[in-house]
Amino acid sequence: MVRRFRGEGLNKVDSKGRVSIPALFRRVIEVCDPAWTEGLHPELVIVYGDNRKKFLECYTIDAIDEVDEKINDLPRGSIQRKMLERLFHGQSFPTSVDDTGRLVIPHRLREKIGIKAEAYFIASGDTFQIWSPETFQQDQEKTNAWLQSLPEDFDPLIYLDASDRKIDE
Amino acid sequence: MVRRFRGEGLNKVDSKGRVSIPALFRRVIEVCDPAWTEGLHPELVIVYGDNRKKFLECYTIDAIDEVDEKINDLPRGSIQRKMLERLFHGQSFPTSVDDTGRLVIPHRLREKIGIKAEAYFIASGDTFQIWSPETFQQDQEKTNAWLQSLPEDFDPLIYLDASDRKIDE
DNA sequence: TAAATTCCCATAAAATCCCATTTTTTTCTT
DNA sequence: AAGAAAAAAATGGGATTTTATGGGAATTTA
Repeated sequence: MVRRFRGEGLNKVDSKGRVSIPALFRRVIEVCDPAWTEGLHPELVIVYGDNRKKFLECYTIDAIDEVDEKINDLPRGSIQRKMLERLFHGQSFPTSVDDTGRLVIPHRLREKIGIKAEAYFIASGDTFQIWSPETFQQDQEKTNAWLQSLPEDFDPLIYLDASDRKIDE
Repeated sequence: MVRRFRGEGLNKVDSKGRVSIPALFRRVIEVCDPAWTEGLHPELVIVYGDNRKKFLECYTIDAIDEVDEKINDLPRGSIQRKMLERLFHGQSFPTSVDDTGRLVIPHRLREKIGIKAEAYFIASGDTFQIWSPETFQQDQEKTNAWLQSLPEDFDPLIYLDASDRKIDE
């Protein structure tokens, strides 16, 4: 019974890099931190190392623990393991939600994804993403263009059924 | 419930070889030293003997104890045991974090991995590595090139699911 | 005794904490 | 259903603490 993120939001980033996390997201972050209890600051992990991605990916403790476990199952010394360790253990930033519901995004990470005065949040299953609003807008236009290219009556839900054809699980 | 390292950092190395350990790493070093308590200097072990590696690998006391135990389980006189003893008992350097959060990297070790004015730290599970920034950069470019060679939307996490198909466990 | 190492203190920058105000959302009342 | 009251969320600013870093004195080592 994994709580998942849902929704989106646009909040201001102040000069110290502080930004409010959408309240709905906070509830999920809290529930998915095994150590959290009323009054504590729920923790989360920001992963930023994949240079192809123009956003920060935020993992709950439960979600990142699951990733860590799987990395541990990979053979020591394999290139895959090395790469994933770099990405998830090295190029990541553990942090927590303060008592006003905010997060501090370090200067370096703001630079990386081009965040200035505002940050755009969007849910993505068991993680959520933080974008510069402008960058997201551009990305969204690509998605729109793609949707336009489909037949008038095409239903994207059709893709869901494709998952039935997976051989395992 | 072993605390693990997460994150990365770039700090200055002064003429005495002193360098600050990223604060987040210090918390882990402290917790993983059974003898440590507020006010003491937490200990750790730097392993440097593997000449194929261009970085120093830093173990917490808990982590090195675990390695030692495993070495102890190997048959006395075996070549494997001899090799591991050389590496982890001989070619390693026990040290501690001073009260300003710094570590002294001996001249010889700085030479070995090419550290001059700055040292780059990166987490790697239950150890962390210290690199010369330039050397790491070169290594990282290989990883980046590899990532770039993948399809636009390829998710490295796909490798994690590969572990589901392992025959054992 | 010269060089290296350790200890001690100082400071600027960055991160964190604390509190106050504004804005938005929800609830209550008529 | 409208408006008032209450609660929750978002935001702003100052004070405090932590970090990173530099330098000198004392101590040890070769």
